[in-house]
Amino acid sequence: MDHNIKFIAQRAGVSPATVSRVLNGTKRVSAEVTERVLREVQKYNYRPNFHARGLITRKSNLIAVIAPNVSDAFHARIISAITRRAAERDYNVIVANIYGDFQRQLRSCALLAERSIDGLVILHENTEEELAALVREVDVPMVLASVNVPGSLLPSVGIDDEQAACDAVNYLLRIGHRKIAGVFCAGQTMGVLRKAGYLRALREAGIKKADELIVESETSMGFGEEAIRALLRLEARPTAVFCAADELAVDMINLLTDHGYRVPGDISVFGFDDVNATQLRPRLSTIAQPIEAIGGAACDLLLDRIEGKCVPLVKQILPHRLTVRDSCRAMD
Amino acid sequence: MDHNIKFIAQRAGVSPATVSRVLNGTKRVSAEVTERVLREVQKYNYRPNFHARGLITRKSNLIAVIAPNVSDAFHARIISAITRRAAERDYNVIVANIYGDFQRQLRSCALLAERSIDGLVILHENTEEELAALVREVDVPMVLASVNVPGSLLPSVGIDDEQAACDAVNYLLRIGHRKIAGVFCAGQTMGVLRKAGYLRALREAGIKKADELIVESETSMGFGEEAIRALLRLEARPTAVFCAADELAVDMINLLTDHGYRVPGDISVFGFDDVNATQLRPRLSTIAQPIEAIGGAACDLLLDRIEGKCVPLVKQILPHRLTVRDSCRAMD
DNA sequence: TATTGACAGGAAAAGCTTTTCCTGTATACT
DNA sequence: AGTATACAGGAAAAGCTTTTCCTGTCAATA
Repeated sequence: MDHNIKFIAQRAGVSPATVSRVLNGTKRVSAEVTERVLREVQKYNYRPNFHARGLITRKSNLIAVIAPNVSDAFHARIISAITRRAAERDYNVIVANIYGDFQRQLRSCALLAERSIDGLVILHENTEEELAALVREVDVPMVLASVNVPGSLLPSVGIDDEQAACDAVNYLLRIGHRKIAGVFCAGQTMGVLRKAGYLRALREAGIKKADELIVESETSMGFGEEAIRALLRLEARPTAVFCAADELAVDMINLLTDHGYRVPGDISVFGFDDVNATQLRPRLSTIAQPIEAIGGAACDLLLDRIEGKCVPLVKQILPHRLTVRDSCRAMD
Repeated sequence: MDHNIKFIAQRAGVSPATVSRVLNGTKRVSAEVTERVLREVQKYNYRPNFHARGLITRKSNLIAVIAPNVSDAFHARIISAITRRAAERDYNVIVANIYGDFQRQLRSCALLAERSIDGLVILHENTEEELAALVREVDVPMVLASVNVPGSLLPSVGIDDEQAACDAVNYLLRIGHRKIAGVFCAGQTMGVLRKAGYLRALREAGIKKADELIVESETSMGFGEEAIRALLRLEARPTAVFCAADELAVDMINLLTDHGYRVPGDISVFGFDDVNATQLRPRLSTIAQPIEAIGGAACDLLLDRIEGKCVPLVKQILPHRLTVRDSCRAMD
């Protein structure tokens, strides 16, 4: 059942080298011999042994992607895009879930390194030192996707988070809002950037920063309900809330409706990412990230580097899109 | 930078065989020698070459999971669970997205076969013939997770879909509903089973089948809006709708609210799967699948088979849970 | 004391492919 | 006609680990 190249070579009356050349197209082989070899290959459904090949070519055509959590919508879609692109270029993708645990990440990477992957896509925001440890552990080409690590020299693909947040808030300003609260994920560069964009938009509109309108959630999902209550207790209640992630926006809308507020009737809510948006009522206005494009571009960038193509572009910024739906109303 | 076992052996003053034995614990080695070897291993951050090892052991510690779509919530969570369990047992997971395209699936599997994976978890519902083709293409242990292929002899893990659907409809009956519509995914065994459960519950309650209350959606996501309109135009309008998937339930609720109906005020909606449920308002009553348990069990089953442990249990049925939230109201 | 057994460790083969170097033939050119 | 060249194909090495078989030593038992 399990034949090797020598067997096929014998059956076709040629040397193993010739079989290899036919299968890899690495050198001209006469049409007649080629046909003879291919016939035997098909007949026995022969496929070269992965390990023997890898041993000599030092390639596995396997890349890995490290994600904080494979099952959240955003990352699941990026991974899906990476997988698709990779398959088109004859690569397979190993996923590693790390649940935000750096120790687990290192262990995962050791594991991955042992599997001798050709490259790594990182979807998980690491500190510069963590990234350095990673590079030390597994010495392969790496690409960051939708992750900002300021000091890092690794190539990356993503959007301009600050500008996008700024665009979102500018939109809210344009339709007449003045008291705009902001909800952000604390402890992540991405959150910091989006907050910076929010602040810049307000500053450029001549509105001075109001700390009581800013909420920082501890984790990326969910935030303190008390923070929201405090927001609503303010005498100068905000008329709109910019949420730095759709998950935050969904929680926000639910909390607001649970408290008897109407969205967008009483309060407008703006999201970020464009996941979940269509299932929700009201349909969420949000910053649409080109998720599939990010995944595809990250994959291409990585594979180009693996295959030694020169890759001039280091930080790739893809365009976001301000997507207006039903969750924000114009002030009159 | 890239050392091999011979180098480490020289540094430690032993033979390659001894280094191998120390690292694999495959034979007793004296404490002194062990320490000497480990010191060199750490010093040079040595890790055995994956391919050389695989070439001789005929193992890769790589399993693959084939999913219709990695990015839908249900499969993303199963994959997450599989990945986690696999990592605990020192395996990595390759994901293959096939988007319901059997040709793509075969190609993917050829790709995977070339990578010499140790096993396969199938999340995608195949026909018996497709499964047979798969087995022919890639000859490794396989497990079905949350997929029903009636004729297949492959081990599987999942819930009792028919019973679960029956439980759901019984619940609706218990709280007083009599006109209960059903929305199902056509063309899948899972949909057929859930429909059978729906019909059984009605039959056992002495309610005769009403074809006009049954809607079959073409794809697993989304369904014809006209079908719903037809449902609502009925003079004997249903008071509850059992949807055979949460996605269907979400669409249903949105359509109903868009048409001015209240859920659950005017019409109750019941879901299946328990994904999406908490973000939604009203919070969706649904059949909760033990998704993480299914993924974990499928992984364990597969790895046990790979490692040659005897696996007596062939079809593993895990308990589902009827989860009552806010989307169904009792009839008075 | 002699023999057996246990045990630590070494030598070498096996596992399978790719690739380099080489050979021999046929063609083209001088 | 003779030489140079191109080209198809073969032989063999390289790539690195695991594992089997073997050796030599030490301890234990008769």
